Amino acid sequence: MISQSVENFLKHLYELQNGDKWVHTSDLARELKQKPASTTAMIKKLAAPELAFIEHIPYKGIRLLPNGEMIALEVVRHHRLIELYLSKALGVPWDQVHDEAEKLEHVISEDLEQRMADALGNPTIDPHGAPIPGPDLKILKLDSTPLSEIEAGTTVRVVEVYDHNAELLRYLGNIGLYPDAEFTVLEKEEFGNSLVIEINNATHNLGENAIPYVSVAEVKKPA
Amino acid sequence: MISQSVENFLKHLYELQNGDKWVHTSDLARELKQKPASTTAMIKKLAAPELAFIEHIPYKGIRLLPNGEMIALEVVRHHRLIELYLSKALGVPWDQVHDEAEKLEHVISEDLEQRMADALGNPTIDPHGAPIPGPDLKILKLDSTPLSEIEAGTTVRVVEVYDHNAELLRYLGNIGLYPDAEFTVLEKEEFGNSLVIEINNATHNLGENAIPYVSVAEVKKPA
DNA sequence: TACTAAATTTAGTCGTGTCTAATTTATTAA
DNA sequence: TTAATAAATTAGACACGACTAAATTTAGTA
Repeated sequence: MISQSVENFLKHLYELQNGDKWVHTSDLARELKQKPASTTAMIKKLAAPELAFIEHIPYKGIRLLPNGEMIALEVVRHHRLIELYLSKALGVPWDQVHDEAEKLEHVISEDLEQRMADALGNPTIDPHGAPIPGPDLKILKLDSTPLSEIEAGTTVRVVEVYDHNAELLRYLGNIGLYPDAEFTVLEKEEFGNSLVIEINNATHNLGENAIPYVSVAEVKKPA
Repeated sequence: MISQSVENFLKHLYELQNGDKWVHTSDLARELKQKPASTTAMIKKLAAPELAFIEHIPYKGIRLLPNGEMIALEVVRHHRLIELYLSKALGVPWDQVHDEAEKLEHVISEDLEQRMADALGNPTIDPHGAPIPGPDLKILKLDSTPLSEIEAGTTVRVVEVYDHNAELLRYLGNIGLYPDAEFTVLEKEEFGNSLVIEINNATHNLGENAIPYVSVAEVKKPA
């Protein structure tokens, strides 16, 4: 039986790894809200050849191995399905679904996973725009551009909002900025650390606390 | 923060206690699927005056104190709401809802509890016929009679099925014996350890593995 | 090239919850 | 009333997952 601690470790590692980047102990520790020494202890355990969940180069970093990635994807599937289910079926606001799913993801059965997926029509995107791994754990690769790279005058469609900070999500939700919504970048400041956007016929200023967490697809380029 | 182990201990104690009976260490240990020595360790912890969750008379037994009963009722509310939600909203069969709820009951937020209750119209009875404590933790006292006490010829309505054994529940469900269903006791054997009943125009034999776990209300007495 | 600062790991400790084995207490039958 | 038996508790160990403090390694700078 895989403990919740291990599931959580592998899930957060998966999310930080973002493909196959090497992940630093301290980054994962921050994500797991624990001291780096605790993370190292877990690393040693999960890198042992009997498990081979991760690969570890001491003082360099860690990376998922196939064994560990399967578990991580299973947990990510649970997490994102639950987020969508809570949002759609029970009306939980999108800034709250993450924390709730964080606890539920470790305790639902495969049968319940299946039932939620069926109830939602086997969805592939969660409330934040992130792809939901399928029952086969295959995951969709979304085509998107960081908002920071968009030129002034462009109209875009929101693809994904990465952060789980409730305050930010509440703000973005209030102005109508969530997956599939469209908006136009009116102005872009010199170093790109501030944008003026028009969304739902209102203009808003986005700063460094928001821009890095939004990815979009271009809908209409400037003339 | 109250751990899942403590929540579980208090919930199972509540269920064994059935009012205010004293509960034996070994009975609770069996329920918790652990060794009696482990149960004693937990008893000592929860009976300490700083917590005062339970009352303990060594070698006699234990009983909930108000502090512990509140927590137990909160967990029972979660458990029964979840059972009903899984059954109604996701079609989980009634022989599976218990095991699923056993894990979920410890991790849902008060907000989610509220949303499920609302979605179900603030129900007061779970899929097995057990009363669901309200948001104020008040609990309905059901008026019912053990099936074992019913005389031949009586027609009854099922009030509650106590056991969580999946095989038994599946069998009872298949013949149509679940809360609110009606049936007639056709014959009663000498020592009451076997009954012939008529339900949905079919007759079935109920034995000692089923009779003690069913409670009913009389609908029509024999002529 | 040597030194310093930051990141990482190691060593040792602790709390929680479980276990087995040994002991104590309560109950029942002689 | 006492002896046998069953139940409960105590004592001691262990796995897990966290922590702090100390030592080590790496990387960047003088």
